[in-house]
Amino acid sequence: MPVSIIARTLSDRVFEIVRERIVTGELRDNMPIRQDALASELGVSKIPLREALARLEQEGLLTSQANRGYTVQPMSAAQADEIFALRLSIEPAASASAALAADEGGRQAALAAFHALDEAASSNLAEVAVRNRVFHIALVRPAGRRLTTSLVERLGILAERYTVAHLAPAGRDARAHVEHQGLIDSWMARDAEAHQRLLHDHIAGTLADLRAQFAADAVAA
Amino acid sequence: MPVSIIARTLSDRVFEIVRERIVTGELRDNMPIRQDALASELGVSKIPLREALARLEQEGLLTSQANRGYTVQPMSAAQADEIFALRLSIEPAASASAALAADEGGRQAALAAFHALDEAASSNLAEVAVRNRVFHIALVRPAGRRLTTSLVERLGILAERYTVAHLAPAGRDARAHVEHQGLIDSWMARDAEAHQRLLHDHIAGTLADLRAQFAADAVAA
DNA sequence: TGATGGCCAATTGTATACAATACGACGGTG
DNA sequence: CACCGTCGTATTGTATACAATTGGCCATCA
Repeated sequence: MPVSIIARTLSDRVFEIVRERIVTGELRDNMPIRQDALASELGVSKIPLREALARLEQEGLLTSQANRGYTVQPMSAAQADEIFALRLSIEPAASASAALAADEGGRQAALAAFHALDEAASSNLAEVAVRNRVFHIALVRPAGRRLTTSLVERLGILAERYTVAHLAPAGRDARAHVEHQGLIDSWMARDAEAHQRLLHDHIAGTLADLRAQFAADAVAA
Repeated sequence: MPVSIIARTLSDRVFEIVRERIVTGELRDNMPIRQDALASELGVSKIPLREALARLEQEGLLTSQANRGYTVQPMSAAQADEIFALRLSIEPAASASAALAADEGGRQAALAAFHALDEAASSNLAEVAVRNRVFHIALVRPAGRRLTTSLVERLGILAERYTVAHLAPAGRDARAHVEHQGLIDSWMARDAEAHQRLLHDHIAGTLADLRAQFAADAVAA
């Protein structure tokens, strides 16, 4: 939206591609990144790839050790707890504030994001996850707080791995739909207090589901 | 502390050097980064420099536009507000939690960081700023929440520019010393509630000072 | 047999060289 | 005289080529 004509660098595109591969689990935990192989697979050289990897490390999705390269940061119940605790600290208040501050464009964008999420085929989990993230961000962006918005986005990306991995078999579509409906309704009605409470409960509920799933996985393993 | 023998890459060192230059104001707002010039000045090639710049953009200290390079993200009262609002949302609770969870090593590290800050020559503002950041992080790290700790560190780095630029002429040493003393005392006493309140007030106070200074600057300009 | 030290392949990290893009000056044209 | 297109230089972005570090394998030796 800032620029109509998009001029993006190779590094940018590689960044998003690799990020999606991590988030969807295509690149699994602790898997080392073979730079030459990945670069040639993507049809680029190592330099833009390495710039993308450096950014992804800063985002918290990769870890690097000098001369030993990058590995995918492993998932853990502890990290999931942290991510969702941070989201609880930030997102409800930010989203509620945005509900009050949103102009017409922001409100339409939020509605559009909601409908896009609504129409996503529940079979395509990766697509649902992306649109879910976009929806949550659309609720925060109209506050005009750029840093807060980008932080919420970052946390959403980190969270996505966990929701994709652990909520996949649960079939929680129905409840999620109801909750999202409540979120958009209260937000559009500019009922900041109700929205903040609903969003808090929504995030906390997801975290509770994740914890249960983690516990089940631990038992199964 | 994780590794005794430090094997770091050029990109890592350049990252910190450039970060310090931004934080201390040596690289001013909106100043474009001439990659070739900076690289040769640092005695490295463009590749490690560019990896460092990519990371710094992810950290929020730089902005990039394709084929037009990197520029220093300008400071603004709005961004300062955001940074400190986020710190208020996260740091007091995290620090209080760490006070309860800290083991002996963590407690000694916090004390050491406090004394280091205490002994920093108040004339060397950059040194004070760094040690102040290290102190605040030392209060959070013992909670064992890695992501939260790194986020607090990031926000601290972003905040540092503003404190360096705007609190420099104020001579607030005495009050800061008293507040830090209170912070470390309550933290060491594991009085989580008091510590949380003190840290909240400390951050809020700094923000108030910054706002006043910003307003004064705006009038003067 | 078990440990130790040195070669070798594989992989990462960096420098040099090249292509692509953007900004500014100049001259032409209405 | 204002405007527009074109060229030239400066700067960024990328590919190729090279150096440095790691980890494994095997021979050697106590």
